[in-house]
Amino acid sequence: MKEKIYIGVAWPYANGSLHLGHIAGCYLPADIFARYSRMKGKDVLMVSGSDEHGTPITITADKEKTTPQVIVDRYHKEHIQNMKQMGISFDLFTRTTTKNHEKLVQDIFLTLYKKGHIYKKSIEAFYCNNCNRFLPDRYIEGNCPNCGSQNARGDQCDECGKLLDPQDLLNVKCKICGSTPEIRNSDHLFFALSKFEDKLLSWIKDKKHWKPSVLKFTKNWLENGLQDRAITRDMEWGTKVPIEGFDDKRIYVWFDAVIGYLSASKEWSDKQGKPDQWEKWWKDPKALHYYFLAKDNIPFHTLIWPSILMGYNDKLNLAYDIPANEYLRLKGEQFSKSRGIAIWVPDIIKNFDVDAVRYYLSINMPENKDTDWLWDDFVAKNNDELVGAYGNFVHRVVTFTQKNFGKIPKLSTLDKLDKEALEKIKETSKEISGYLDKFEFKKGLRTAMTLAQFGNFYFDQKQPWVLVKNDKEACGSVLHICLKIIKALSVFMVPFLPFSSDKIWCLLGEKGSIHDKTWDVAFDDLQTGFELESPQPLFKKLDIKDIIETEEDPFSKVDLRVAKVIDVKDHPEADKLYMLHLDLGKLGKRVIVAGMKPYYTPEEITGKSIVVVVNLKPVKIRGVTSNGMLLAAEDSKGVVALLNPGDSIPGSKVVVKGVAKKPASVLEFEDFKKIKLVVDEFGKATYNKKVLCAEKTDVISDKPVEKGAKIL
RNA sequence: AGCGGGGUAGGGUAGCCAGGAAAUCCCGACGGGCCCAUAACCCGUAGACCAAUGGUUCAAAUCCAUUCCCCGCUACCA
Repeated sequence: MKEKIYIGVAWPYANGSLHLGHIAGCYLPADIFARYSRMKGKDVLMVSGSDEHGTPITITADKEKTTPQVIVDRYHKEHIQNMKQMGISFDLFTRTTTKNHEKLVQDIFLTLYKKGHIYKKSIEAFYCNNCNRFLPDRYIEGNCPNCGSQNARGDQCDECGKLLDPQDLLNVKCKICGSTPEIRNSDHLFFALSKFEDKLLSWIKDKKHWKPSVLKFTKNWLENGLQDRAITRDMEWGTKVPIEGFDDKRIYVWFDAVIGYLSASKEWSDKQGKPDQWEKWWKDPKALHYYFLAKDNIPFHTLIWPSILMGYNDKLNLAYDIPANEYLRLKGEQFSKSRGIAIWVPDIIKNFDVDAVRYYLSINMPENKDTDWLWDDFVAKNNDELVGAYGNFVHRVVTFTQKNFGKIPKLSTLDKLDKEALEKIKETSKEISGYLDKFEFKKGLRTAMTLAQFGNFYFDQKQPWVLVKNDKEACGSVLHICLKIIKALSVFMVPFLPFSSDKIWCLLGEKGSIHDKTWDVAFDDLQTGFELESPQPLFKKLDIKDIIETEEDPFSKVDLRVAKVIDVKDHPEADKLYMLHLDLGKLGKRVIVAGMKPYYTPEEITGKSIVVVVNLKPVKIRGVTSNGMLLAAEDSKGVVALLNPGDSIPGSKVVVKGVAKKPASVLEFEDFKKIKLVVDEFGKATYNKKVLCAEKTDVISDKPVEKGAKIL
């Protein structure tokens, strides 16, 4: 019987589009491994689906004045399409809002409850009278009881990484309105994670093959001790709690989502018309389970999900390996849905060949550390490696053969280099297998590319364009060997570049789809005598100029104005902040918050003219809304100086010569940060060496600061 | 400011956990060759005091300490 391999891939949240960070972080590595494993004759079951419950989705729905269902339908549909387009070969990509999933979640929930792994406890939950609701974890902040950090969220402390329950937090505030929520009693259900510590420890013991980062992370958690976690929430969107008295509560999203790994397997079985089929993957101890996810997801897969499974049914298989990846960053900034910094899958698919994208993501995969998506590097690797080395080898060989022979010529006597070439194919196969077995995808792809380079070398050494004139048989033999290399390459590239591999397969006159074949067809004989067609190049060159959108000067988006300080008050909730009341002339009066207290007294500031960013997105700082930001310079010695626009009229513009003004209606702080302003040697404020001009005078620093002092 | 991840040839990387003679690979640059191929391909050359300083050691890119810089997250940054 075929070896069974189960591949679970982290469930994308149905609250936004997929970006390349998702693809590079888990879907592509999972797919590479799945395609490879299938070709190695394994019986692969790879599942995932949209994670559709949880508070953020209800918030999006509120914002759009629609229902959560509408939101998740939209993104689930998009996810399915994107996965297909990216060639991620799921056996099933489902969702957490199916009946099947609900049934299993409730069954697991009830079973754990009956076994005593879930227990009821009345807890004091935070209720915000102002917002009129129980506050979800992420909308509470306070001090971490473990490390004392002030920035702990309700569910996790980002400082020490500890998982928290909201009621553990000290000095709590509602993150939505900033008011102090009141404590109300509420019954909730808890999962007894702490009871699984010993079992987890012994389970982890033989996991020496795990990536060091995954193992270390997991061990750290276990050493700190696991805490029972509340797994119900006060909300209406989610899986219903199958226990009396919890009608107004729902099962917490993380508990619900991981169960998808099992429910999806069952759904797949049902769809095969063999409802027990899933057991072959889940109950046969020889079936190995792999989970692909990014680093933020590790504890859920190494601790929580295994505990649920252990508690539910100890016959079910636990993870064999969890090769978690790091992050892919865009120009050094992490891909992030919430901040809108991303390359979205729907966009990239429109503009580029999927295999080109897969090539760059694979060769640049964040296996052991964060890597960057760099557009010019993408273009370079596409043009010089994918097109230049691999694509060109295929193209030059097939074109040459087609022109001179019309069909695949036969092999004749072999010399030393010929034998070396045939041997090289076998070596490459072994080497790639060795890497892919260890999830070293970058090295695997690099090895395949080395074979393409060898092919070019071989072709060049043999000079078939000379041979064709004086020894046609020898020439045919050389081409035959080149085509064998190409055939092998098409197989070795399947995990990485599935679309082009299939094209080559077709090109060589092979029957059926390469995706139904096994790895060893790489060594099979060619269809000698097959009539070749004149091929189209496999990959296209890219031009960086087509990609880089003519970016506007970031300075043009900012709206800088002269403001007169009318009044300065201490911020009621902060030590270092002032609230400045400003006169902006025609633009009226407004209040901004500024951290000037350590540097200026209220008397010093009152009456001054300063420079203010007026179109910055308003933000609450310690509960007070700031409608803008003043500009001040700070040098390397920590001297801070306001900017002085002379005696210009309040509300008048501050500009730089040569930069047209197209202020954004609302400027994101991210965009503002891109504008690098410094003080020059004359104490003048400059942008790109151009002086900032107020109505009558240049803008200068209010007191002496070093040359090069940064303005923020 | 706190926490995390980094700093290796022009760019991107491997090696670092388990220290050892000439530091990996890809691209680019330069020189040459070839002319079959998407101005592609092949061969060769140059290019790194492995961020800095100090320490441990017979021996350090690799271990320890301190500093500087970059990136990310977080924040009484705005």
